Amino acid sequence: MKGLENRSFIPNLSFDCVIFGFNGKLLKILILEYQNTGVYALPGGFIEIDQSIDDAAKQGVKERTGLDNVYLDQFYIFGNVDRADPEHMERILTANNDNTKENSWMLERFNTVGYYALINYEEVTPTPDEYSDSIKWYAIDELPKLMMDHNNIVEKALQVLRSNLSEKLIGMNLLPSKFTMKQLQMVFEAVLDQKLRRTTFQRKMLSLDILERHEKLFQGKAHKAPYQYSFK
Amino acid sequence: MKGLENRSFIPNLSFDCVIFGFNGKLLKILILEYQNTGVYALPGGFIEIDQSIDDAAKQGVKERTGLDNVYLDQFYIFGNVDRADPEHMERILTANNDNTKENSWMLERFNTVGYYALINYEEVTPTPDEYSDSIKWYAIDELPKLMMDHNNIVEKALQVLRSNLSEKLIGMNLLPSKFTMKQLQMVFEAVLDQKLRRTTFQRKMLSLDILERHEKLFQGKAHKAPYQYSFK
DNA sequence: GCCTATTGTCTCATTTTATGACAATAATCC
DNA sequence: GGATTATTGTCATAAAATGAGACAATAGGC
Repeated sequence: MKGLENRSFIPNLSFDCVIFGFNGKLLKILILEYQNTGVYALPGGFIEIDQSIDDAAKQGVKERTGLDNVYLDQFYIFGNVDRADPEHMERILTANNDNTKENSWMLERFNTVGYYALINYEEVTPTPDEYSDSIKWYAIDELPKLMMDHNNIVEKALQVLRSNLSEKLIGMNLLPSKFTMKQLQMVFEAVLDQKLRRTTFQRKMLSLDILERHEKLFQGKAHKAPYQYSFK
Repeated sequence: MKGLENRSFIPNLSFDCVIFGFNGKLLKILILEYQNTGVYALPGGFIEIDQSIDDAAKQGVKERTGLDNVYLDQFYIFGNVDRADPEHMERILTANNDNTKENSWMLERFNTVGYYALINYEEVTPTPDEYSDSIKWYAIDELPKLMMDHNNIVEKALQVLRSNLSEKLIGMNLLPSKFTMKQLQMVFEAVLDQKLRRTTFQRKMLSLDILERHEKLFQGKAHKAPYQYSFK
């Protein structure tokens, strides 16, 4: 929402991003808190009149994470009439001394396009925008209450991610470019929320012929060092 | 687009429906032709300011097919800037003596929410709306050139339908409530565009425990009569 | 050099899917 | 009414995928 005053946006339409990261153990998402309000929300924004929705979302992710070329997938548009929440929005605007006539369009009914992003947790420095107090990682099962229907958006994003994980083989976007088989398995386990069998998982992944094997990773541990892989 | 003049719509947002039907052999979709223009398009429309997008789409399908309670699934929002096509729209409006100042918002950039519907071909009487000359079934591989990016929307709808067909078991929505195993197989073959093995298909469908078996269907043919099934 | 935890790879059992075989049957033809 | 024909429901066997465990090969600790 940077520089709102100088730009012209498509009315009644926004986007919201569920940005997934994996810290080695847990699946997390980025949640921001609006200044002086205690309101938690997904990072999102508006679409400029001459900007594609995808570009707007890309830009939003970049502003919040500093990352370019992120795996980003549009998964649903939330278009119920009752998802508008002018009270919350008014609190946010008032807290920023922006509750002006020119900004009153933000209090109208909004449809929002849901995106999910998969990023490499290690490469990210979450950056609050001018409206936000903080932007932080939250484990997927320890989310605060979010504004409007954002909890619902997260739920749907997670469903889509789960069903796409094996089909589209996108799990590696949550990892550094080189990773071990164990790391990959832990990503699958975190996303699907179930334990997988090591040998079966390994055989399956190798049989798909999508991984390239690299040198071993010596972790300084008292056991055999695992190979590293990258996505072909 | 009935009664445009008396309603207030969300700007820059529309919906378009890919309405699938199955005539016993081929997968078809409903395409309309605007009056006096030679322009072919998907049935679509706009969203009223106090109407959910789903409801708008439902209403659109009902106006075109007369059917209520249709299987309808939102699958994507097309949000590129270059998908606007003011020339085509102007031709349509001019042909209807509607190219007025009040309607000039229709010439702006539009994002469109894509829906696909699955309906029972036999129950439908396609009805043109006030802007359309005709609305007709076209086999999926014999579509005319459609306006804007509508061919692209159809392509994407077909992809989503294919990937959802087995997963969500929605194929029966293209059939009457009672159908034979052979009919069901032909739906799958038409959608997936590939031959399936009879015995494997039958065993799979029965093992899913989603079908209820009814009385046999005597077609007056010189062979064993097949059972009829319905979706549980 | 022995111990420990983890990894890569086999083996064998189990389940699922592919492919073909075959008897049952509804109408037609003599 | 009995032989004929096309299709259906179901079974039998082969092939492929997956589950579950065994085991030898390490990398570093002691």
